[in-house]
Parts: sequence; C-alpha cells; structure tokens
Amino acid sequence: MKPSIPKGTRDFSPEEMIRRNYIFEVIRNVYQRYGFLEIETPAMENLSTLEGKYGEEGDKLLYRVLNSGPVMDSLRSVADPKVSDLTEKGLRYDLTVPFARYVVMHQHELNFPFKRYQIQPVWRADRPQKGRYREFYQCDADVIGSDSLLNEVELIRVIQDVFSTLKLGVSIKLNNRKILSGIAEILGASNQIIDITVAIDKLDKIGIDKVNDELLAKGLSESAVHRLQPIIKMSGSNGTKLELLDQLLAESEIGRKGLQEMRLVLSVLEQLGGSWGSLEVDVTLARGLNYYTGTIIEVKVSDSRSNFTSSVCGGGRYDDLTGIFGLTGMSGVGISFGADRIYDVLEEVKGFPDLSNAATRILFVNFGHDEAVHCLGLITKLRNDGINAELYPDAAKMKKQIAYADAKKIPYIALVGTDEIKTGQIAVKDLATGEQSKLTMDELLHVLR
RNA sequence: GUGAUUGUAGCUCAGUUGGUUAGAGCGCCAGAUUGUGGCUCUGGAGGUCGCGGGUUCGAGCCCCGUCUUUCACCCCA
Repeated sequence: MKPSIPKGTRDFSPEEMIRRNYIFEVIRNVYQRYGFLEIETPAMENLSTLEGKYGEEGDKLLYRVLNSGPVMDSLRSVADPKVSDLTEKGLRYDLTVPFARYVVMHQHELNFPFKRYQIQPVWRADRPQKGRYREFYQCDADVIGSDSLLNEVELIRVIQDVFSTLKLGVSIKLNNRKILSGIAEILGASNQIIDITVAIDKLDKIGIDKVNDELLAKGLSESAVHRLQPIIKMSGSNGTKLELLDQLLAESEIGRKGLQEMRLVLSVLEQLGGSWGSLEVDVTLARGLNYYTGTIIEVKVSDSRSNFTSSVCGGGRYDDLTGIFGLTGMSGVGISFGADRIYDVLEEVKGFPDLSNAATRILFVNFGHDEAVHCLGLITKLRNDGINAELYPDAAKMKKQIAYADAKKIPYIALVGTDEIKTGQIAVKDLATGEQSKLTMDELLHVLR
C-alpha cells in the first residue's frame, strides 16, 4: 500500500517546524506582553455548537465526525439512518466560536474583561489552493466583556508589533460595520447591506463596472448605485475619507456612530505614534460580516517582494459574541493571524532570520564505547549551559559521522579519543572553515555561546 | 460546489506519429581513504510510469472513471 495523507493536509519537516515555531513564538510573545492568557479547546466540538454559526457556506465546509459505537455497528442493517444518529461532532472551524462556548461554560471562573489567546489548528472542507489549506493554524486573541475602543487600539498595536518583529510590510485596513449600515441606510437599502458590502468588497479584484453590475443584479436601484459611487471611489488620506463620510452619513445615526468609533481608534493610535505598516480606512472591506457589529480589521501584505494577495490577519468586534449560547451583553473584539499564510509569505520574501541556534551546535564523534560515554559527560556540561549538543550514537567511520554533521548543518564537531581524554582537552573542528584546535571545556563554552 | 491543471527513480524532470530491455542530473549506498567532511574518481542499488478499467498484435503515450497536485471562481486565515 502506498502511504498518503488527506487532500489539503501537510507534513512538516524539521526545518519547516523550526520556521513555523518561530512565527508562533513571535505571536505568542506579543500576546503575552499585552496580557493575554492562553487557553486550548478540543479539536472536536458538538455539532450543535458549530452549525449555523458560519452561514450557509460555512456549514458546507464543516467536517463532521462519524459516530462510533452501536449505531455505526448496526448501520449495515439500517435502511435510512438519521444524520443525527450518524454524526454529532464536528472538527473546529475557527477558534472564535469555541471560545464563545468556553466563555459561557466557564463564566463563573473567569475574570472579566477576559483576554485570551489561542493557537491551534482548525479544519475546513474547502478546495485547497494558494494560501488555502484544509488544516491550518489560527492564532487568535480576543477581549471579551469590555466595550472600550481601547481594546481595538491595543489589538491594532499587537498587529503592528507582530509584523514589525517579523519585518514584514503590511497594510492594515480598517472599517466599521456601523458605517456600512449607515451607507445602506442612506441608500434606502438597509435590508440589502450584505449584498452591497459583498459586492463592493470585490472592488480591488473585479473593478468598479462589474461591482455596479453585481449591485444592479442584486436588485439595488439605479439611483442607489449612482449615489454609492462617491463612496466606492473614495480615495486620499484617512482624514479626507472621514470628512467625505461625515457629509454622506450626516442623516444616518448609526453611520455617525460608526464614524465616531473609527475616529477615536485612529486618533489614539496617532497619539501613541510608532506604527508599523500603513493604517488605512477602507469602506470596501467587508469580511466576516455575518457576526461583526463594529470595527472590522484586515491585514494584507504590502511588501514589494511579495505577490501574496490573501489576508494574513483579520478581526473585529462582535457586540453579542456569546448570545447564541445564552449569555447576553458580552461584547468581544478579537483578531486572528493566519500562521500558514504568514509562513508562505516569509518563505516567498526570504524573510526568515537565521534560526540555526535552534538546532544542534556541536556533534561529538564516536570513537567507541568508552570514549562515547566520556563524551556524554562532556555533553551534559554543555547542555546544562543551554547549548544543543549530541553524540553520534554509533562508532561508525569518521567520514560518515562528519557527513551526518554536515547534512544536519551542525557547525562544530568535537573529537575526543584516548589522547584527548588523557590531556583533558577537546579537539574542536569548525566545519565551515576546517580549522581545528584543542580547547578546554571553558574555552569551548566561550566559542559556542 | 463550478471551471481548468498535474502525476514517470528519494528529488527535479526528459521520453519522438503508440513499437524491443523506460532515461538524465542531483541525491543515496560501497570503495579509493581504519582519527578528519565538502571536491574528484570507480562501482552499485533504486520504477506495479498515481490507481482501476477500456481500445490495440502492442499503451508511459489514445479513451473512460477515480484519486492526487496546482490555479481561478465561490468563500475565507
């Protein structure tokens, strides 16, 4: 039998894991620095938790887990088993809904406002393509139980910190669901907000004419499409855009509220200074609209070395995150980094730093049992000093042992045979330069640190 | 879900209008070299041509199905 793995899943090599862990560590460190606490939730949730939370499209992409036990055993004899008897669990589709479930289940133990982060894989039965996998990691941070817009500010700072640490140029796009509602309202098409936003979200991709065609096809009136044009075509600085929106949304209470929120977030960020990447008001941004109620955030790569167009981070505010699970009045705001996409981009732009310290620094050549045991003692000292060191386990030909070090990109080898044991020294060879010298343990530690 | 696309050695790929025993480079193993790698030389192993069916005297090549790869749409991290 030929081994294989499911479509859209991947194995990760040791080299890839070192790089993946670098990304996770950068994000984890920033989250912790901002006071977020880590949780984990199970890979499987009950289907009742997941279904209906991601829209019609999302339900189709849910992985359902077949039940085990007597029902399955007797399945052969059952003509038309009910689906609920077949499956009652599904794989996690994102981290936000499980988090909402977690908050409701643990509400009496939590200290609100609760700031949590979570770095775990999620699964979607999507057709794989560029930057899209069936199993991928999300790195979420959410604040629940606080309405303050300073949470939005902090999360945007988190995004800036992460990408500045990764040295990746990005464009952070900001919108607000209330502004979108205001736009729909002044067009007299409040009930068509989804159609309108989904259409204008495609502006970058398909151009203004096709966006207008789609709007008309969705039943929006000619005059409404006409009045929408200055909004779609809006350009210039954030200040210019906000002024234009002020005029356009003067008659909409909800629109004005959205603008006020946007202004506050931007002005605080401006006062704090020290940004990374561009921060851009973009009313065509409409991702995840099903649940966002306030701020909407999306981050795209804007590095000249990259052709990557998918978003690498997204987020926003949900006024009633836990309402579906029976806990009302809990506002939440959060972001999610797509680690796999960030990996692809860093690979593309050759943006990974030198991570060789994560691997073995020195290999001890094995000259036989007694020498090897002596080496293990020396290796223990190095390890206690935080240096990654290993012994070649077999007394193979030296050629083979050095080739092993070479292939593993280990920078140094140590040769400790009977002579060195007698003198208490360690012959150390730098494989890059070929230079070899006899060192004491202290000198060796100095070299490797 | 829709429309394309890919699959030949561990890897990257050749393979003529269908024709004898399917090739190359790199990698791998052994030796030249029993305490010194990369370079070089010599020798060697390694393939159900994704899988199943069909057409044919004959299929890596043509047809059908299926799985897989990659890409776009939809949607999304």
